[in-house]
Amino acid sequence: MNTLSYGLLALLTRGPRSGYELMQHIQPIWQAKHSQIYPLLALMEKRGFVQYVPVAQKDKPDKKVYSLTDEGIAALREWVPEPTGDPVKRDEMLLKVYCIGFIEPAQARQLFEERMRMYQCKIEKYHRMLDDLGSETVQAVEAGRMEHPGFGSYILLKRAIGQAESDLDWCRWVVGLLQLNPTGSVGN
Amino acid sequence: MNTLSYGLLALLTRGPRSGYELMQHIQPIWQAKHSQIYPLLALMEKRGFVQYVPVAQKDKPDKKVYSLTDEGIAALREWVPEPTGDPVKRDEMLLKVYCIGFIEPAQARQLFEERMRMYQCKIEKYHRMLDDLGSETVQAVEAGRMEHPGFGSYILLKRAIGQAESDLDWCRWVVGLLQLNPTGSVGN
DNA sequence: GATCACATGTAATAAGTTACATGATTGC
DNA sequence: GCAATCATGTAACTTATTACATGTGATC
Repeated sequence: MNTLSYGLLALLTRGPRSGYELMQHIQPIWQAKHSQIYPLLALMEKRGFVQYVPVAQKDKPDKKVYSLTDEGIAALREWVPEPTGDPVKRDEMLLKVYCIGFIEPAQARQLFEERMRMYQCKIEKYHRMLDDLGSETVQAVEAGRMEHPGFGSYILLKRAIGQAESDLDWCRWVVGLLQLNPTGSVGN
Repeated sequence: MNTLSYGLLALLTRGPRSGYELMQHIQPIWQAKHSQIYPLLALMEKRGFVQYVPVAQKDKPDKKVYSLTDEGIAALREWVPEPTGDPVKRDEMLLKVYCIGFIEPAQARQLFEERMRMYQCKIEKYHRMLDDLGSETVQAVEAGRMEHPGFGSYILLKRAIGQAESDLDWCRWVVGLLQLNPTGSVGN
């Protein structure tokens, strides 16, 4: 049982999900490919933390819909108070920014403008997801009712938006700095 | 040559560094242990991207001080315009937040308060690092002189502070929400 | 006497990515 | 016809962590 396994259990607290759905929904929080998720689900099923029902679909391939068992819920509750690992962040762009003095100014601008587009897309996506949660959830969150399904999703989306906007502001600030010295348009 | 290898080359643009120093300085940008870094340095040395001089020290163990070769600089310049990988973020805490409805309110508060302490420490550390860069660097950055050594470090520190403050604000907001409904003090 | 910081390295394991594999349906 | 979405799985590989290994000097 590694962190990703507990993460899958956490996702299943919202209700039964197929492996494919779990793979999609965990992406914003924890990047993982289906090749990592399917074996973990099989293992957790064997250990009794989750169970599944095969669901036949016309027009789509069959799927396995997983749900939490009592043992799974117990495992989840045991995991939460355990010491929480430090966040791991690896962003290739930041390594490039570190040696920005070695970069052509035009390339530097491109690097930041690309990122700005990425963050704008993300922010829009997160706002759409917020809207999908509905006003009932918003009211529950504003009342501090953390037991409400959707409380976790809502505050996580708020965080993601805050982070993306902070980063976007930073990109704009740097692009502004770079334009003070338009070396790129003069050549080097 | 993987991303971490290029990251090490990027760090070496600031001047010669030992493997140990590289390991320490790369941490805020890209988490890696010494066991990963030393073999990569050895490999890059064999391939001619870096070179080292053994430096004997009294009172401390001997060290190998690495520096960039012309080939290393060339490799670095080739890497920069290549497509940049998406950032990878994995934070166990966010998985716990997702299933916050299954958590005891007291545990939830603890989770956030622990994080707030972590961010406060980080912010203080980053501010100290900013101060260490000196006013000369600040002036160069404000003038948009990206070729200045320290430009990259300065803007990366600014970003790190922005991200940490955004997260800290988020934690405070959530703790405020949790206090609206003090279920934890009544028991469950 | 124990732990920490410095300093480098290897070995074993765990975690994560890419590629291989299959197969239906829908849209371009 | 070709790519994309849905859906599951395995194999091969890369990347990252933990543990093993060694040794000094400083601090508690």
